[in-house]
Amino acid sequence: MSKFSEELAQAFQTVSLRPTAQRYAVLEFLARRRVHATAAEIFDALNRDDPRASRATVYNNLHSLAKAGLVREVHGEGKAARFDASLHPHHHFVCETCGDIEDLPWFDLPPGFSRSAAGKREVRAYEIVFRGVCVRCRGTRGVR
Amino acid sequence: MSKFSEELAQAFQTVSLRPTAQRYAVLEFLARRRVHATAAEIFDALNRDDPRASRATVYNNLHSLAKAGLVREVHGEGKAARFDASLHPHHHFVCETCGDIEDLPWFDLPPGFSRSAAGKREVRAYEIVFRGVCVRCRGTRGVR
DNA sequence: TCTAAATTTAGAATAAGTCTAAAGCAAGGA
DNA sequence: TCCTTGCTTTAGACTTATTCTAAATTTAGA
Ligand SMILES: [Mn+2]
Ligand SMILES: [Mn+2]
Ligand SMILES: [Zn+2]
Ligand SMILES: [Zn+2]
Repeated sequence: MSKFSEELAQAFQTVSLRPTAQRYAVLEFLARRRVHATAAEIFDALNRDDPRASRATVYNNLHSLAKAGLVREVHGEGKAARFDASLHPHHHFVCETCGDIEDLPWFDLPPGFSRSAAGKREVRAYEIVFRGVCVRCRGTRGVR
Repeated sequence: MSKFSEELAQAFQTVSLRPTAQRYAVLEFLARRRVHATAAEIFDALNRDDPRASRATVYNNLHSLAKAGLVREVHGEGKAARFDASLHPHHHFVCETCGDIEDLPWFDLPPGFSRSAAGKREVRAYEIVFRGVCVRCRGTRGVR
């Protein structure tokens, strides 16, 4: 068993989610390819060769994984939600030109910022979303 | 003409959008009630008494206003997009319990943070999204 | 091995948002 | 004022994304 699959199995263990074949496939897809895929993209990828998970199951697992904190739901430009393996914290960059979502390294808000900003609310997490033009789109001079 | 409606008219002026009755109604609704409403909620509110704007027009104007920067599209818990008048910059807090979105006062990232985080990307805007439990839901002890 | 709870599934159903084509308006030039 | 042209609005059909349903299967644990 590879180190990678051990890591996934371990992840299921610690959040006490049954490691079914379908659930494993969904998480594996997102963890291997560090993309921000839509449910439809995941469904297609998993079933390209032979049927591995139904559409409902892909959604079910994205939600159970998200609730467990192993997957994160991100909203970019389009209306379909996007998902990424959330094994390590990070911020996001959304390209307003091509719609791509990219990971940015995590950094903490200066201590005190989040507490004072949120008042009496209980902050469990935060994320900074940057918007602009990605490197690829900046290169495409003049094209809009 | 009230100071408020002058302000809206002014806003249309500066972004050179025609101040049609329907477009005005959409922006007025969001600017008066500082909510984060879905397109459906806005449509219902505008047409409660008599027909004021069609569904397509509500969407059309939300998009034209968003492109002009007068309105912002926010994604909370549900799948429907939410909109707010964006006349002043602010951050957001999303309650994971009731789904409500609340405004937080704006504060800048420490200078250098955003530039170094984003690498060669061109950052046009950023927003911090906090998640947790709102004051109202914290009060509801024990209830989940 | 047995049982109860969790999971999967195909397909129907719903919800959110977009598109179309025709009609209505508004700004600016002649 | 009268055009012309480009926005804008509209109803309703349509597409896309996501959820629901109810029956079959699988899983963990006793
Ligand atoms: Mn990510
Ligand atoms: Mn807001
Ligand atoms: Zn791009
Ligand atoms: Zn709440």
